[in-house]
Amino acid sequence: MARDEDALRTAVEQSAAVLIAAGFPKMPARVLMTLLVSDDDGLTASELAETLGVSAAAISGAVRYLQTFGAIRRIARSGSRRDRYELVEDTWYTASLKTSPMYARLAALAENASAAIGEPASAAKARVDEMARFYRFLDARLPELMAEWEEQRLGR
Amino acid sequence: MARDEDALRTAVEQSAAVLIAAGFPKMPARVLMTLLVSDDDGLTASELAETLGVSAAAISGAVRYLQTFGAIRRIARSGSRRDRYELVEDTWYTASLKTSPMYARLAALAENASAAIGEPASAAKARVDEMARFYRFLDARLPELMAEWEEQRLGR
DNA sequence: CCGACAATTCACAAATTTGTGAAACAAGCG
DNA sequence: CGCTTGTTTCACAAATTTGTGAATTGTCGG
Repeated sequence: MARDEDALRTAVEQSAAVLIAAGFPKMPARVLMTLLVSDDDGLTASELAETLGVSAAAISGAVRYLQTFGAIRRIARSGSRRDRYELVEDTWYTASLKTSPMYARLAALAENASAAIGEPASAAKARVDEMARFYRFLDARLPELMAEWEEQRLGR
Repeated sequence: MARDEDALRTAVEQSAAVLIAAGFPKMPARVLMTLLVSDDDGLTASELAETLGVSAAAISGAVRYLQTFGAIRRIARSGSRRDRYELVEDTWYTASLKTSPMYARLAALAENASAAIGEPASAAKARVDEMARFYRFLDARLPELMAEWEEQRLGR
């Protein structure tokens, strides 16, 4: 049973489109999905460029972006400048939920806002307080959820 | 204890900035945060325009966007064309996690990709399968998490 | 009905993002 | 060492997104 490259390209582009719609930058999304379905040992920058039909410069920018949050890793292959890039385990998808300084930050900002409102009985304060509680909740529960995933992943 | 409007504006803009960084469109984010800290009964389009220092057209676009996923609601006030907009309970922040056709979609695409790879022993297939499992996991667990939040929210 | 004003729409402009090509840089290999 | 080739950087161009002003639509109050 051979690889159906056409179907793969389609799946890659569609998956990338979903990520992009969710706010993920375009080229990094395409690179990520391409690496996901790539054969072992990752791909070189030029292979990525050719597969995606874009310039080497675009690849350079995308891999830099992806490396900054540890989604991919550069593998220096002995005796060649053709470094290969490969996905770092499951980091890329868990990172979006695991690494969430965002939630703590929103909670803190909401708490500031609550204090600035003063007026204890106001509906505004109630709303803001609830937002704060919600993000505190996420900040606490998401790491737990990811731990649960990790457990399920390993025990397979 | 009066409202500290300056501190509120700061918190509003900073919170909006966090949402924007997460891929949320700019003006909707600002409108959302402004409504969050607003006094009761919501705000009119022109109040929003004035507070944010933007045109009526920009507000029109932003509220349309926000209404499409039920984050805000338009309240027709009797005997006036000055409709007011207000937040719909906690919808806006839960929606991002609750309404997640995105996760099911990514899972399905990954499953397609897995089939297209064929080759049962390949690392590529293992990676793609794991991605599929991960998004299936989220698709199942996030609604549960949101239910837990709802419970906690009400029992307060 | 008509006058007034709120809200939406539309075409365009401003701003931002994104990718390119060329040049600079780096590292293996003769 | 210096040639060759892969990668990065940079200035610029293309494309997309975002907001504006003017015109349009709708509706409340007289």
